[in-house]
Amino acid sequence: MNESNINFYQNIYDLVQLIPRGRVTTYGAIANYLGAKQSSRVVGWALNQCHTQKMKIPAHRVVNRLGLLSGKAHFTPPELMQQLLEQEGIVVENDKIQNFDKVFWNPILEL
DNA sequence: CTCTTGACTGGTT
DNA sequence: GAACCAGCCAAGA
Repeated sequence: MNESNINFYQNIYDLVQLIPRGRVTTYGAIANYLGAKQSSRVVGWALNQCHTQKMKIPAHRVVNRLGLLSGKAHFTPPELMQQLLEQEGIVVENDKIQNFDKVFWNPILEL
């Protein structure tokens, strides 16, 4: 763990919190924005550890590239992720986000 | 140190 | 569209 690693993790948490309400992004987009597009799995790992963070992380706004709620199983209860998304106006059907291209938020383009 | 696992992605079949 | 494979990297046993 060097400084860049810590910064990388911190950037992930900060960026996730910047996701606008009613929008979502992908692990790859986050990794790409942080200059590590090949490390999308690490983004997933960071979110897996996000519950250990003191800050609130809207991890439900992060899905995989297909718009699938791949991380729903890590929520308590698992249904929470979809509920939060629908609560923000995002249509989810069969664990998959509908109109994904419409709600997708690209940090590289938006920031 | 080695090996496995995983909230991933891109390409191929 | 689904299924499979290969590359990727950090953490834990």
